[in-house]
Amino acid sequence: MKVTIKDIAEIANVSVATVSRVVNNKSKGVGEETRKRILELIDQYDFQPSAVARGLVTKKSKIIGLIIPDLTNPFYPKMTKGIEDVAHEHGYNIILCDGNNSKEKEAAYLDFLNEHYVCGIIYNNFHTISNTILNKIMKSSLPLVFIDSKPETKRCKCVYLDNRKAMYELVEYLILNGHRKIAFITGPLDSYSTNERYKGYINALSDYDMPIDSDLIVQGDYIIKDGYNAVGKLFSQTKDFTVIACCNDLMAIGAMEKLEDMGIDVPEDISVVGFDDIDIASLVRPKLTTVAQPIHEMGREAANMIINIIEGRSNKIQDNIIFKPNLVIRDSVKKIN
Amino acid sequence: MKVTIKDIAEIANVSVATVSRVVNNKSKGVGEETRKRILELIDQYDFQPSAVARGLVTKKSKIIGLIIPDLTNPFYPKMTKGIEDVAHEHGYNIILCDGNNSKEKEAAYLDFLNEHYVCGIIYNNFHTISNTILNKIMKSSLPLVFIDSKPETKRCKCVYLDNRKAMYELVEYLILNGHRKIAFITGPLDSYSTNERYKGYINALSDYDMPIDSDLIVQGDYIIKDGYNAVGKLFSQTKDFTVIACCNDLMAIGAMEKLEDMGIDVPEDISVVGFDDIDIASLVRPKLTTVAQPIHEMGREAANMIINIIEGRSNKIQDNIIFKPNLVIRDSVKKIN
DNA sequence: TTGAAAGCGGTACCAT
DNA sequence: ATGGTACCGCTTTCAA
Repeated sequence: MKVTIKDIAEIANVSVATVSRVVNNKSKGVGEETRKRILELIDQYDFQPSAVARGLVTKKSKIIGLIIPDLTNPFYPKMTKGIEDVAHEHGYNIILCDGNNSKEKEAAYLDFLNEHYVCGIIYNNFHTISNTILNKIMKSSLPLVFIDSKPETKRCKCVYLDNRKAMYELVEYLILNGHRKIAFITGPLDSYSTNERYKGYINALSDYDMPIDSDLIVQGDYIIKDGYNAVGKLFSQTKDFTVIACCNDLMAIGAMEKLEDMGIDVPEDISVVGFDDIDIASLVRPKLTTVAQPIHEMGREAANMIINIIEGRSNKIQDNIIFKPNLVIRDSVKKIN
Repeated sequence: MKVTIKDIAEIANVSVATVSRVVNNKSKGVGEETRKRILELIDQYDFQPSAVARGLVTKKSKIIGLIIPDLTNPFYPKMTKGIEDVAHEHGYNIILCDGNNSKEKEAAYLDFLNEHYVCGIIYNNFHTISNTILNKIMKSSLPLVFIDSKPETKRCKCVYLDNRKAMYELVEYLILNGHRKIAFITGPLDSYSTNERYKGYINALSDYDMPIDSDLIVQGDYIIKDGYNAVGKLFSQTKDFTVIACCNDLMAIGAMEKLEDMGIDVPEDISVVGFDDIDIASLVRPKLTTVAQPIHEMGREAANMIINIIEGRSNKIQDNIIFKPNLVIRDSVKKIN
C-alpha cells in the first residue's frame, strides 16, 4: 500500500494539517522540532503526496499539455525540447500528445487534457480545427498557446514563423538563380502554415510575372514517402520544370530519393529545395538548400508565454510572436541561365 | 467555471449518483427517460467529468507513463508510436517523458509519474539505475515494463533486442569481409544495451582470435556530434583500422561526416557500420550498413505487456520478450582481402 | 504552533 | 429506478 499523509500524521502523532504544512514548505506554523521529526518520517516511509488529490483541491497541476502533429518528423522533437527546457526551469512537466496528423485524434487529445487538470495547453494545430472545438477550448478558459500554427477566426496567443515570407524568399532565390518552371510539393492546404507557404509561392511567382501552372503543383502529407510519390505524379503531369520546391525537408528528401532512382541528377538535372532545416537536411547528398525555422527558440518562447499566462503575468504577454525565417543555401540548387 | 456532476444533477433534478451512472454507461439503474434527459444536459452544458476526481477514488487512470532517453534520436519516436498504437486501441493514453540522457532526470520522472496515478510505467532505462531507485519503484507495486533495457539485479518484465547477438553478427560480418582492425565507437557502458553491444564486439573478436586493442575503442553519447568527434579522437590514437563499428546509426552518420571532411572515402578507404536502422540510415550516401531493431513491434509488445499486467491477465505475461536482430547490408562496407 | 473540519468532484455501496 | 452518503488524499480556513 501507498503511504498517505494520514499515515504520516498518525505515526508522528500530529494532525494532517501539520504534515501538509511541512510537505509544502510553509515556513511558519510548524515548530522546528516537529518539522524535523516529520521530515524524517517522510523520508523513512518514502511518502510521496498524491498529485491527484492535491490537484483536486488546488485545481492546479504544474503540467502543461502539448499537442503536436507527428513525433516522427524530427522538427517536432526539436520543438518539444525547447518547450521542455524552459518548462523544467519553472518546475513544469509536459504531457506530450502525438496527434498523428489526424484531426480527430487532435480533438480527442484536447478533451483528454481538459479532463486532467493540466494547467495549460500548447497546441501545434495541424489541420485547421473547427470553430466548435475552438470555442470549446476557449470557453474552458484554460491557458492556450498555439505554436507553429494560428487559427484564422479567433484572436489567440500564437508563436509561429512568418511562413509566407519564408517560402517567398525561397522561391525568389530560385527565380534569381534562373529558374522559371518551379514545381511545388505542398502539404494539406487546411493547415495554416502550409497555406501560408503556398501563398508565399504564389506571391513570388506573380511578383515576377510568372504563370501559376496547376500541373506543377502536387500535394503530400509531410512524410518522406509522399515526397517520393509526388515526384512520380509530377512527371506524369508534365516534364517541364527545373526545380522542385517542397513544403518540408522530409518531402524534399523523398523527392531526391525518387529522382535518384530515376537516374536524374540533383542538382545538375533538377534542383530541389526543402523547408525546416532539420538535421537530416545537411546529411543527405547533395546537402539540401532549405529555409530554417528557429524551432528550438520557438519552443522556448511558447513555453515562456504559457507560463506567463498561467502565473498571471499578463503584462508580459503579447498576442503573437512571429519569427523570421533564415535561408540556408547548400548544394541542391543549380544556377541556370 | 467548469460544470460539475453536481451541477448536472441539480439541473436534471436527480442525484449525482444517477448522473454518475449515465456518465459511466452503466446499462442498468437508470430509466430510459432519465438517461436521455441527462445525456442531453451533458451535451448542452458540455460537461466533462474530472479525471482527477475520478482518479482519486478509483485509483486508476488509463494513463501509462513512458520514459525514454532522448526524443531527438529518431529511434525513440518510432518506438513511442508502436506503444501509442496499442495503448490507444485499449483506451490508454501516454505521458511521454524525455530523460535527456540524464540519470537524474530519469529518476525525477519516475517520481513524477508515481505521484500522478499513472496506471503503469514503460521505462526505457538508459544509464543503469541504482538499486535504491529500482527498489522504490518496485515497492510502489506500480506495473512496470522495461523496454530496450534490463536491470541486471532484479527480476523484471523486459522487452528488448538481443543486443549482444546483434553486434556479434555485425562484427562477424565485417570479419568475414576481411576486416581485421575494427574500430569501435561505443556508448556509455553503464547502459545495459550498450554494454551488451560491447560484449558482442569483444566476443566476436575473441572468437576469431583477434586481439582487443583499446586504442581502437572510443566512447560517445549516441548523438551525431559524438560520432564526428570520436573519429578525430580515433585518428589521434591510431591509424590502423579499416572499419568503424558504431553503437548506433546517429554516431555512424557523424563518423561518416567527419571522414568526408577529412577527405577519406567511405567505404573505399574506410568502412562504417551503425546500429538501429533508423530512417536516415538509408538516406545518407553511401547507404549505411547496419543492424535493424524491430522497434515499432517492440513498442507494441511492451504496451501489450503492461496492459496485460494492468488488467490482471497474468496468464499472458511472460518475463522477457527478446527480439532478434536483422542485419541490413547496404553500401558502407568494403570487402577487402 | 497546532488541530478540526469542510470541501474538491467524483464513485460505489446501501437504502428506499 | 433512484437517492443519500461515506469516502479518496489532500489543502485551507478557522479555532484553540
